[in-house]
Amino acid sequence: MSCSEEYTPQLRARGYRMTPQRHAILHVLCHSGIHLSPTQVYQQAVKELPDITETTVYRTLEFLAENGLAYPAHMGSGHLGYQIARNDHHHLVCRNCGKEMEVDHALVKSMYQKLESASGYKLTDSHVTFFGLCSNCK
Amino acid sequence: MSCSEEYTPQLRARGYRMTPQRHAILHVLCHSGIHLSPTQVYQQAVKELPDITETTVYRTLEFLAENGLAYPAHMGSGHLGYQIARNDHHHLVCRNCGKEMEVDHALVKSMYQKLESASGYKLTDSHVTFFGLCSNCK
DNA sequence: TTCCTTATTGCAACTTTTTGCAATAGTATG
DNA sequence: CATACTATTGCAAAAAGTTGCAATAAGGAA
Repeated sequence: MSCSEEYTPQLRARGYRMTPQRHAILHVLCHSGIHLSPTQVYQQAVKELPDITETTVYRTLEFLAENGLAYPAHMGSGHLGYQIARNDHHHLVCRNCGKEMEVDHALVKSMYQKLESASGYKLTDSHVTFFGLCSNCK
Repeated sequence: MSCSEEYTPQLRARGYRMTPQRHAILHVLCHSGIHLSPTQVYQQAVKELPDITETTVYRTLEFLAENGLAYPAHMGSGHLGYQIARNDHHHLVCRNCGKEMEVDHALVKSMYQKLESASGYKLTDSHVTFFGLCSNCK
């Protein structure tokens, strides 16, 4: 259940600490497959840990993203949502109805390689949001 | 020079209006190839049109994006920047130094087709930001 | 030109996100 | 167990972005 436990060693290994706040936030992310906005995370987390602040939620989400424990993803509005990091995948979201689906990284991999050789960049983020129209809306 | 003039008919054709505010904002975008944040746009635009407000800048940028006259793009922070819409291209930005380069849509096109047939979605946005490490930083 | 319709703007209040700094609390060491 | 080091948090204030609504003004019609 408490899937956040498994992250403790990952943090410790890098010199970071597992705190009640990080625990609560990881817990929230783990138990919600989908992307959550910082405000949504806060609203969930505050139930477990009444003293947590919005500031901490913002900072922790950014921290988790930097350390690869959470994926940040662009939501329609241009704001960021966060999701626990599991398998490499991307998102397709419908501009019309908002319907979201995951796409395996395998589909995108060859294009990444093409981009890398054309540009000289090394592509690090395998969690991109593409926008379009879903089968119902198009 | 006044490249914003050419957009008047595009707006009119859709029942929208060309106003001094839109004129100023388009002017700012035209004369800056790169992405600008709403605040940057405001700071430029206010020089030409001292009465313009931040509210209007935010709303206008969103309006221009919806109507295809400007491309919104995710900047490193996750915030949106805007750029005048010209050729279809994508962006590669370096997570380390922030260096940005444009990538022609042609490189991405076949992957778009693959995604479309795999998902049933029709991909509408041809202005995606990919993150990685540039040749110097990697 | 004048009038009319309604797209657009500005204002003000509000929500969301960020930042600096002092206080707190994990973790390691003696 | 006590101490020191510093990662992390909370607070308060600032900055950035959003929303509702009344006032304004662009463009078409008379």
